[in-house]
Amino acid sequence: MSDLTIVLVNADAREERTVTTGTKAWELFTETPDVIAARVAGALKDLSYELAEGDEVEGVEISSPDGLDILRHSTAHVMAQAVQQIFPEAKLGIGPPVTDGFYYDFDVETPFVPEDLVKVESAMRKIVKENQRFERRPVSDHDAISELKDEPYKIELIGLKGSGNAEDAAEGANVEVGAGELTIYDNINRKGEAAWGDLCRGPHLPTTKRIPAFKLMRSAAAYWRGDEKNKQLQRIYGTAWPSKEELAGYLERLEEAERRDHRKLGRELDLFSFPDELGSGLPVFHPKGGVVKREMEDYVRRRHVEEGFSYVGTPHISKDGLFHTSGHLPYYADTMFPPMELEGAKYQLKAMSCPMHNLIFSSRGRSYRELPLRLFEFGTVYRYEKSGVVHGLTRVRGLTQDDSHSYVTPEQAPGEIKHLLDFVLGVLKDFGLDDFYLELSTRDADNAKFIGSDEQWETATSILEQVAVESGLELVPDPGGAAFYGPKISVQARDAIGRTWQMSTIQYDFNQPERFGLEYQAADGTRQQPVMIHSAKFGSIERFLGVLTEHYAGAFPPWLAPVQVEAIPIAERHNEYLTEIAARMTKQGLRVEVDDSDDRMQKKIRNAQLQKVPFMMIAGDADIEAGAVSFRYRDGRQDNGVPVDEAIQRVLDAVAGRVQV
RNA sequence: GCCGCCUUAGCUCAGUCGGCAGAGCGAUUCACUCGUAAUGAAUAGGUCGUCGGUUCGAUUCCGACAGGCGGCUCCA
Repeated sequence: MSDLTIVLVNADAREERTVTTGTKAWELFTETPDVIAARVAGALKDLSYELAEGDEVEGVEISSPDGLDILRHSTAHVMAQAVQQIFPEAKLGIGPPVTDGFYYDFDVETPFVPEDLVKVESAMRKIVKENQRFERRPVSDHDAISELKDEPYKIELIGLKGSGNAEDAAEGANVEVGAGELTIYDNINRKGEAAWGDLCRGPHLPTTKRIPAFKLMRSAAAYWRGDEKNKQLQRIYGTAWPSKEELAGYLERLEEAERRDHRKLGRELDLFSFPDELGSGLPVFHPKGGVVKREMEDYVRRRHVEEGFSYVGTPHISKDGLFHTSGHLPYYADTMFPPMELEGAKYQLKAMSCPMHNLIFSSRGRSYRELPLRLFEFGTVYRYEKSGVVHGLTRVRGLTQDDSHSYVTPEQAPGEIKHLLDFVLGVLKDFGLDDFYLELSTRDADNAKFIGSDEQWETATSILEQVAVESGLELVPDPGGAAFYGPKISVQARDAIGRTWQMSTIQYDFNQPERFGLEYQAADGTRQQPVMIHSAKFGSIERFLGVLTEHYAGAFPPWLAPVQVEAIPIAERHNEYLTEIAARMTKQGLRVEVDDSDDRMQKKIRNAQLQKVPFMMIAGDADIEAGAVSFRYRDGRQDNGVPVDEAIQRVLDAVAGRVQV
């Protein structure tokens, strides 16, 4: 038997090894049980891969990003095997790994019910326990088609691969067929028989027993190949982790997200509600939510003015011609509320404010000396969101945008975009969001919805890109994500538990100025077309409030808190003392309540705690004697015997500094 | 919009295998006045989402609609 020379690559070392011909990759990693696959010359391989002369081999640990994908994809296979055991008529769709888990789509007569998931999960545990081996087997397209004759979806994918479209076929399709030769993975049971097999590019875990922890999460319908014209398949989502502890940690994170759900907190903290009488997606803000909303509005209005914007106002409704001029109607007719016919004209609820701002621009002749001309308003817009997508405050049918538009000369555009980006980042930071990245949404040249010339798009995109790069923030491309009239930068913010939300956007628009015939007179007396830059700091105020609620888990910093100070007397005889202090605080603009109910003080503390009030201001005999109050904070911290003047100042400072306490 | 599930008191939820419903919290009233997360008692509160069907009888079974939840598609 001859020898081979291979190179074992580690994170920090390269080690040459001599092995005999026929050595499998797993033999290199017998000392490292966390290695579940190998990377050979950059390509992921099963541990059963037979080494070849000159191979550079690196172990892939189960906890690495690739390792997790392999774990989750292998678990998806086990799930599909279990499903077909229980529902032999189920046809296989696609089963890729996704963030934190995996799914597999099935075509079944009757949708899965929760009890089915319990059955599938227990069948999976049996398969895992049985330690079935994942065995790779290359097949020709022809053989695969005949072997998979009962799997119409797999055959469709093979056909797409033949036409070179496999990668685009659907999200996750590449895990099935990949680009090169087809392979089938057989699950070999204890008796050495193939218990199940699936078309798959691999690689996989060596055996099912290497799945340390998994759980099925939910089932739902999903369109085949992500296209709503296609049939819906039944999708089962699951999660899989390298250890039971990590699975528990994941489930704990889900629970934490549930505790922060703004819909739940909105009810508990009496911030807002969605009365059925109004219709889906139409929120009302209660007094406490109204405080937060108004603080946000006051803040961002003041900031806009400081940044050179003029506050304007426009109606909620307009004749439809305006939206034809802007170009919105042809694209968004089905998401605008249908028109009302009055006096021979069709009126539409507005779904965006920009066309109306254009009318303000063109209301009189404009000079280059006026540019940049910056208009801003809180524009309440109405969008007929499809019933299945309405979601709390984050997806509503009536929303208020802090809509602003900068009209600039083409030369001013880069500077204005930079100005706007600095502005929005400053706004987000003031709201306690300080972990960002940017996304650059560009057009898809093949999609006819994008209007304007190639050259215009190129100019606009490169200006945005340049500013984004100069910001030094991480920049993620989002091809095809642009608005129909121009590319955009969006700021993605990570919240307190690491979730990302699309917040502010900046869009470069060369189309609307042209469609509206906007012009200004340049220094040389010629008439020129301005560039319009759309920017939204909050985007939607409603949505931003929802995101903030989740970010802070309802425990708003004092400047936003509906009630900043809850005064709690130890006994009834202390009411008057606190009422006087509260009056002084109110006079200085603070939001203070005195809990003069006949609850016991312990109960009052509990109530204030549940309402997440930042300052509990407590006073009893000892405090009164010292001319002081005692603070209790939301985390249980106490600060006793604070002199009254200092106490008031302390709250004022926290509010003014927009700090969290 | 599509698929599935759900809708009982202000909130969270029991319950009725078809015979006009219950708890805790909350609210109101009374008593208690207490030093850092729930004092006690009493009272009020529901045409069981809406409309239709089956039935002697429907909150319960069936259907439609509305609203919600989880996904998919969509998101200017």
